[in-house]
Amino acid sequence: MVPAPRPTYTVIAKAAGVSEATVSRVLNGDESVHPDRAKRVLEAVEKLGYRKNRVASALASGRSGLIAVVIDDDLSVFSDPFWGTVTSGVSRVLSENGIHTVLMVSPVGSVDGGVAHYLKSGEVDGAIFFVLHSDALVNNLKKTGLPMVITGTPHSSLDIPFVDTDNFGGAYAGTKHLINQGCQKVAIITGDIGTTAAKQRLDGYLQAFRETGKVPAKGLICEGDYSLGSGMEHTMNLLEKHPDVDGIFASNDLMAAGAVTVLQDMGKKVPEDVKVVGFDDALIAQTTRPALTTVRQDVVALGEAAGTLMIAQLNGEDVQPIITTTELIIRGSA
Amino acid sequence: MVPAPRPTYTVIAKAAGVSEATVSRVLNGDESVHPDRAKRVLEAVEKLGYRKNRVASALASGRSGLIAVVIDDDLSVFSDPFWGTVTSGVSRVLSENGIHTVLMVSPVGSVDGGVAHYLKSGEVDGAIFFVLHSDALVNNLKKTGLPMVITGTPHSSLDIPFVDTDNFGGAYAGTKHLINQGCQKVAIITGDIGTTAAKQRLDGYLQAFRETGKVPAKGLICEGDYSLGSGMEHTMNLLEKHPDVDGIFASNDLMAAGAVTVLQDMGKKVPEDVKVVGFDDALIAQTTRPALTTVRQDVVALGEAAGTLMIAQLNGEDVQPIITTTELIIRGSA
DNA sequence: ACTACCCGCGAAACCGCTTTCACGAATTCT
DNA sequence: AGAATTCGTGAAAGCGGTTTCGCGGGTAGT
Repeated sequence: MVPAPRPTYTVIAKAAGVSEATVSRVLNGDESVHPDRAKRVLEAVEKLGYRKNRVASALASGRSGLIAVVIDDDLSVFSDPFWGTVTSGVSRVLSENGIHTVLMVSPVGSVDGGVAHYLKSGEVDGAIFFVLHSDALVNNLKKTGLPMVITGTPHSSLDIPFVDTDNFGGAYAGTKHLINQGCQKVAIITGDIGTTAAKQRLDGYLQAFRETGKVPAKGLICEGDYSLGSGMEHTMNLLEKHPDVDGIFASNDLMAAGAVTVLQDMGKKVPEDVKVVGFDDALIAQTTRPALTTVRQDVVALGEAAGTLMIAQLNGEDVQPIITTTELIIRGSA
Repeated sequence: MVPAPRPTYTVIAKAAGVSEATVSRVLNGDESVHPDRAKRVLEAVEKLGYRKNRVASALASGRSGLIAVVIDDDLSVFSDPFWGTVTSGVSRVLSENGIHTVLMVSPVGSVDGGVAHYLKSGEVDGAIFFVLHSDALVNNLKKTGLPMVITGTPHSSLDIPFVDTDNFGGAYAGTKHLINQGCQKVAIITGDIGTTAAKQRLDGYLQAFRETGKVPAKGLICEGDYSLGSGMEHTMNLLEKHPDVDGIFASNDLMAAGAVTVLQDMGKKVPEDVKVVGFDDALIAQTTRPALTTVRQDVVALGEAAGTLMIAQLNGEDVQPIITTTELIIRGSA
């Protein structure tokens, strides 16, 4: 069956007794049309069930109503619920503004790969990047004037709007909590230190530490990589070289979970002997025993912030980076 | 800075000394153009770095090169890595075929909500549905002739192509494994029984049970809902009413993880006292202690299958549902 | 050799909406 | 009151491809 033929401006214009130009003006919110005629148009639209053809509209106006969400293709993406969650936040905000989200899961490395071409081709009105491994493409694209938003703090200080979790503040709060609970010797297991988030979390930890007047012993800073395994390994090492460690701040819940299991395997009680704080408030934080005390980041909010920033740019507004707040969730591990 | 003006057919045609119509033919693979002229066109395209304007192309041809991925907006989506993974599989396959994925995260219930309108508006060439709670919309859309693919077995037997995991076979294998390991009393915690997947998994469990010649006691079938909490609750109940349960098949890993923690809290050893098998092979299966024995479903493959089915339909081929296989992953819990 | 086809190709219409331009009417200024 | 603006509106020219239609030349049929 052929789809029902949709009415066009021609039909609406005729029905409302105005010109097509006027129909266009009304439908695009041009204030200058006389209210009476505008009303007639709106009625005709309503009656005929008219819906604007976005493709034609895009061709004529040069605005596609599409925003690309670019995810650097990487195996980690496939198992991490993080980006899916962020994307749904983005998608919700954009669609509330009549804009659709086109998804590109693809290696982003090259400055003139497929993604780059697509973005330069003007088929999308803007791009939101996730999981950036390098700033090269973004930097290159900046010249084209394409509105962009980056999730996560960029490596270099491009003046491109970004959204990020308050990594510093969260880590600070988490570490502070350990100290307040009476921990004397607090270690940190960092994330992949190549990421800005991991660095910021380390800084937060250091800051909390500094405020105690002490200097963190070198051996207490363990460079992990966000994986379960690295959480386990570093805890093992820690226990060996600093048996008196009584607090561990892990840069994500996965490593915190690893720390907890190792601690328990080695006969330490959590939280009695060693307290552990994680980061993310991922699902796993609730399934470990004891459940993890952790720094919650609001991932949906992050996505929504990215969407909001994009909309603002499309409206020609000036935008500032958005840092979303974190919240310390106290459970059993600290 | 203004984006570099892109060449159009006019320019290419002039450069190649042919008409615009011929350029179009060459670029759309029309065989009827003389090789020499085609070559001239291709050279001009290459030399000028021409890239077709997809929007204009879409308007003229009625084909947008866009496929919608529709996700019923539901809180569960936000914490479940499942859909994100499927989507990336879809996206990869489609983009290999020059088609982009537009994401719609939105309540799908109504037959004439925003999503329905969008899909009917002809702005996408097809739609792939996830997490369908009802067949109403799809059924309605069928009339429009829009190519569709459903992930997950539909409730009613629409003749719309779908892809699904072999839920029955997977559950059968998981349950069988428990029995083979010597379990005498195997319970199941089902998923939300409103979903076809949960029903199929239950059937697989029943089948394995039946083959032992026994009939599962009523109390051994617990109706869960895929959530961590329901896994915990049902395990608690089970332990109370059937303290001799020695095997639990959970319809997903989250509930299996819940079961394991409760069992351990109640002083049962896993797998010595009670064996547990999950479903999915999600990340969490590796982080529980002991790690979960589980039925792995290849989620990426599922997405790719959905993409493949869509492409086939766009090419006018006949398509059959695709059922992807599962694999029993044996770890510590059973 | 003459008519009937077939084939490759260009001219031009068209897809449905946006936007510029200019015109007549209404308003304001001198 | 006449000139200068301002304002709402329609006609028409695109936006950049796709596709139909028909022409002219070459091949085939009789």
